[in-house]
Parts: sequence; C-alpha cells; structure tokens
Amino acid sequence: MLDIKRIRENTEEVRNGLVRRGMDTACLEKILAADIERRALIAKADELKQKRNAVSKEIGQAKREGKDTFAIQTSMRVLGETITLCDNLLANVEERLRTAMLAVPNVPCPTIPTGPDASANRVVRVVGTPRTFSFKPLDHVAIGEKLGIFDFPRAVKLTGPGFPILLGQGSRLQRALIQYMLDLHTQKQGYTEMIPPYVVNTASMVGTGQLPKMAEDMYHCNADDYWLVPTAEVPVTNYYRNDIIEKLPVYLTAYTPCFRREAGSAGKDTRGILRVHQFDKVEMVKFVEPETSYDELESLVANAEEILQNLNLHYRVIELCSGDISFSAAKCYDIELYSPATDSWLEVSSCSNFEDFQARRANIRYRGPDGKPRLVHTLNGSGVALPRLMIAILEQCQQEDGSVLIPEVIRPYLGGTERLLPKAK
RNA sequence: GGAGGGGUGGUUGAGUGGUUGAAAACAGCGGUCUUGAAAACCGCCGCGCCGCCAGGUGCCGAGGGUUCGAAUCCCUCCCCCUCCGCCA
Repeated sequence: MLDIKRIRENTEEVRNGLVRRGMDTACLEKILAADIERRALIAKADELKQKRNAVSKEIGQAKREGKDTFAIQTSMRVLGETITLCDNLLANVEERLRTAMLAVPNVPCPTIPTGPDASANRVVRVVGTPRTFSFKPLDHVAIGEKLGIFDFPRAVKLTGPGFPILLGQGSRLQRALIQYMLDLHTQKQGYTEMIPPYVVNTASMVGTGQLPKMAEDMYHCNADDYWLVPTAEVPVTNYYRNDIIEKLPVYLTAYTPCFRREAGSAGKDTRGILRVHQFDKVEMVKFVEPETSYDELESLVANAEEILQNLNLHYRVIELCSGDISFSAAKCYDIELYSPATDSWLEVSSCSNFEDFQARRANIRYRGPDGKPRLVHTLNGSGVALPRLMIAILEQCQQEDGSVLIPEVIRPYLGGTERLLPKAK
C-alpha cells in the first residue's frame, strides 16, 4: 500500500509511476476525493465528540453534587445520535478508501527501464558460457524418461495435471539441492532458517499483497478460510506483521512447497515440470532499514546467483521494466537459467525490493534513531525455485550416454554420487 | 470437540460506569552528585489519526450494543492457559 500522504502531496509523481506500469490513473482521483471527504468527516466527528466528552464530564460532576441532570442528558442523546451518524459515514468512506488503496500497485523505482511488457526488460549480465554439445541435447522430459525420475500419468491420476511426481534419484537430487541451498544461505550468507506454515489466513495474504488481486491464482480452503501459500514470502514476511522488529537487518530463509492455481494459464508451457501447480522453492526474505534497501537488493541477487555459480550453470540476470514488475515491487531482478534443448531462458528467481509497500500493509516497523516506530523495507528473492533448476541441471549436464553429471558441490549431498544413470532397459 | 480460567502500555501488574490514557514497580532516556562507575535523588518516558500551531480525537484481544458517559455492563468472534476426550 502506498502512503496516502504521498498520493496527496506528490500526486503527479505517483501518477507517473502508474502510467509507467501502463495503468489507468483514474483511481487516484477517486482516492483523493475520498481522502478529502474522510478528513472533513473526521474534523466534524472529532468536534462533536469533544463536546460530548466535555458535557459528560459536567454531568458526572453535577451528579456528584446531587443536581438534577435529566434535561441535559436528554439533549445529549441527540448529539450521540449525530455522532453515530457521522461515524457511520466515516466508516463508509474509510472502507471505500482502503479498498481503493489496496488495489494500487507500488510505484516503480525511477531508475528501472520504462516499457509496456517483458520486451523492454534489460539484460544486466550473462554468466557462464553455453555448453557446446557433440550430440543433440534432449529436453528435460526426455532425459527424465531415460532416468525414470518422473511419473506424469500417475500424477494426473492422483490429483490432476500440474502436480508432478518425482521418483528415486530425481527425488533425492531435488532434496539434495534444497539442502545445499539452505546450507549456503544459513552457513555462509547469514540467513536464519525457518519452517513456516504452508497454509495462511487472509490477513497474511493481504499483508504481502497477494490479496485482493490474486485470489483466483491461489488455492483456498473454504471450511477454514485458509489459503495454500503460493510462495514462502507470505508466511515469512508476515512473521513480523503488526510487530516492531528489535534489530535490523533480519535475514530469513525458508524451504516450502508452493501452490499456484495459475488460473488462465492452462495449456501454456505445460510440458514436464516447467510450469506446475505445486512446486518446491527456497526463499530468502530481508527486513532492512529504508536507507539500505537498494544495496540489500543487490546482495540478495548476489546470494541467489552464488548458488548457480557454484553449480556451474549458465544463467543471466534481467532487470524488469516498469510494465513487467509485480504488483508490490518497486524494483525487481529475475534470474534465468539457460535451457539448451529449447534454446530459451527459464526464470528460477525473482528478487524484489518492495520498499515500504508491504510493510505498510502488514504494519511491520522498527525503531528509528529517534526511538519512534518507522516502517521497514522488505525484500525477497527465490534462492531458488526447484523445478526449473532441475530442468537446467538435467539439460545442461546431460551426457551422450544418457546420464547426467551432478555438479560437484551437490555430490556430498548425494553420498558422493557423480551422475544420475539411465534406468536399465 | 467438552468444562473452567484469562487477554490492560517494552515487561510485571492495579483498576467493575464519571477529572483513568490508565496506579505502582522494573526497564529505558536526560540531569544532579562522583576522578569514573555504582548507589541515591530529580525530571522525562505508549501508538494512530485530524490540525500550520494551540490542541482535539481514537485505542485496555477484535467487532457490535447499552449509556449523557465504557478498560469497567451486555452480545458475537479470535487467541492463550488448565483439565477431559480424540489423535500423528
């Protein structure tokens, strides 16, 4: 959520930001009108309440002195009704204002590229070199078939499309990667590990900005009004909702399954495990002082990149343009792994600075130099998503004989195993 | 799921209709004293909203209600604790 004062006082700056996102800015006029209405009603209601408080005090005093207060009490009853009326009008305006404010996305950082969609994104750096193959590289589905590590038909039987089954050495590889990434984040990069709930309430989803906009993309438990997490960002960030953090910065990391309905994406990129409704991910979340958040974003990206570098994978970093960043983000880098079989780039990480946008929604604060509460800045980044990491490893490390050479840093997590071997015919 | 108890400021903890936004203590901040520190003493010390300021207003788990007036009475909900039941 944006600061209403910012919308009020720097309307054109905010408007420009929304225009850069390709948004209609009519919502700002509605918000400003509601804001004026709201403040007028507050002034009116406060004035009436001041009178009520004063007279009530006098009545108390008079009663103690044994005086008759019937007449004045009767007249005050009318004032009470007027106040109730005023408060109802105010509640109505505030609800309208809040609804409108929750629907306004973050203002993009001024330095990011301006553009309507992904075509305007900027490639920041390409790391590693594409491997040259002496044979035609297979895609992850074909490799997985040879290795016997997926079972898509039976997964559909159990649930439906988009809920893959990993088997045998495939399961073990994924578990090893999770373990490796968590170890790197916690042992070397200074993060504290958390195992959070995978199901959260509505307030948490509003806090990080998934609701109200993304309701259709998430799984909801009607009986309890709970939501399956689409990312660990939600429970981990909301850990400090309505809280004052004692000491900044705080770095947290969590492995969780992620659940995404991806409404409207049926039939798109559905081959294999590229785009699924349930996947695993290791996430990093930072709570920092506002002055440092853009430096923290750079180190967050570096933390994610370190994984891929250590795995010796070919990847690139993209700076998203104003039209492509997510609802809550002010600036975002995507990290994409190269898929040699499809000659395409696969997004495995999204690292964002939300500035105080989430902190205002979720009311996450710390004490500034003057001891007064201030909103923190929040950031998060994947470190990293498992399915596409698996795809990239399978494809980039595949051998002509059908085996897959395991990156060296992962081998200790696989009991020294050097390669995944094709299943016996 | 059933029965009982309880949710008050950073913490502990008073407060059952009227100068209570809230006693007291502890913690914290500033000062006096001291070579320095401790102790002692003095003062300050919650958050939000409206307002240029003065000030006003709201907040005692959340939301409603009663009343001239609610931390205090009533209703609904949430959470925590104890016991019972069920259970990985």
